[in-house]
Amino acid sequence: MTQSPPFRFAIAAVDAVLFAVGNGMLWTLLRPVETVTNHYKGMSGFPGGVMRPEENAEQALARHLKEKVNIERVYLEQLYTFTDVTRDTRSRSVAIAYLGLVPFSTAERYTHDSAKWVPIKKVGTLAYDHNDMLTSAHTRLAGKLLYTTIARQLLPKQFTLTELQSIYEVVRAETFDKRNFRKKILALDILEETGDMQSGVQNRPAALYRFKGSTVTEIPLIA
Amino acid sequence: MTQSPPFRFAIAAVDAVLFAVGNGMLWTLLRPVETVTNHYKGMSGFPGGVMRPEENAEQALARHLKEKVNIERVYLEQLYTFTDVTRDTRSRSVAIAYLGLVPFSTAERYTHDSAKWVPIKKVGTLAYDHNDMLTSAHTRLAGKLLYTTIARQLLPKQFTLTELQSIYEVVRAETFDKRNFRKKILALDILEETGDMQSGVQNRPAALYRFKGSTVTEIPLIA
DNA sequence: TATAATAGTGTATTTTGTACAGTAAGTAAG
DNA sequence: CTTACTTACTGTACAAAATACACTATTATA
Repeated sequence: MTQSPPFRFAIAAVDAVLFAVGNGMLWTLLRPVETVTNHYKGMSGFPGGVMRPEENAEQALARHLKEKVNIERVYLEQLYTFTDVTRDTRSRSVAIAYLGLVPFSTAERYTHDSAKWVPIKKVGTLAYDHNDMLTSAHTRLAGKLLYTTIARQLLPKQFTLTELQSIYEVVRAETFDKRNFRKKILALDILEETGDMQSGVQNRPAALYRFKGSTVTEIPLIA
Repeated sequence: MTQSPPFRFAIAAVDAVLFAVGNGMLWTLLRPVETVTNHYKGMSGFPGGVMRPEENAEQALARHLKEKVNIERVYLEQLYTFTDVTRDTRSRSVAIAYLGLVPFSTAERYTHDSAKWVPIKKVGTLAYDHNDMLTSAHTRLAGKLLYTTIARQLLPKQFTLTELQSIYEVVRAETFDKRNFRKKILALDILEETGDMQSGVQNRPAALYRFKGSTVTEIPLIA
């Protein structure tokens, strides 16, 4: 076997594409890349950093999100590992990208330093291969809405059916008939009414719902 | 920012879970792990190895598959990156796992040294976290059969509808009604008759089909 | 009390999925 | 040549799911 000689590299980098849905838009969290000797100096990218030997990827990412954008206990799932030789002009590196989801209501409080939530339509050229990560994350989310209950990760504990529908419409960039959407989602038997009503709104208040069961497990919508 | 010090590690390891379907079984390719100072000495695992600085993951994997199991130009898609701190008791390493698919008819010729195709039901405890990789790969394949034309990667250029159905039945461990399966698959308009018939069989020969279009793109079955 | 805004609801039609069994075409054996 | 064996091949009736579509209800505010 031809064994590659060991090089001086970090184990890997981890990055998170965080999404929130609100005001009819899909938002993602960007921050300026660290300004070491860096070809991408001045550009924005997704929060993340390198793994330490005593951490796995999730632990490393949790640490970086806490330190850099003050986010804790957010939903994260592994997305794709980017390995192109040219992905970082500074050094050879591999990036394990994660998809992260945050309820819009709490996205605000998760801002920090110069990190900013940006509507994805306004995202320009990002550092490294982060535009690829963004596309990959968006595609994954749009797909999983159709066959999992992942939408719950973008909502507060209680929400209206219109808010839920909006998640689907914004992420998938399509509209759904209100009656059919409700019929279908209620038939899945994954929601229950909380008994409470929406408040602080200047029209007929909507009924509030919650997802049945634990937030931890993702229930597939199809067997 | 807290920057981890650079350690002496390879960039990452790459491994391939290769599948073939034939004789009513799902097969995977195993080989003994390399017997350096290794806690997993004597055990089997999936083919793979470490990346070199001048390679991306796909290139590294292609090189290892060629060298170690004599496989070239096989369908590969990235599966998951395994990062547990304890995944390799010998050294800290990250493994980028790939799912690979091979037509059963050509699987034989892809054997090499002590690498062997094994029915997955007979796979015992593997080295590293390779049992997790196997489960992950199987789940991915079973899922993608339902919404992509990935089955073509497990078939020769020409095949019978019964062979195609068998891919679905073996991988998903369920049976399908022959008439309904044909009706559905033909309605998708992704297959065409070659005009040829099966030969060398002691019963009524079946018509041969091929997938329309290029083998490169994966056509989603649902919009 | 009128207006504006969003919530909430039902039915008819089309499409898709499912359940189900007998005939056709080839090889092999007597 | 006939029979037995094996797999290929086909259609219809019913159920379930998806779709298209518009009006009434409830709240806040002017």
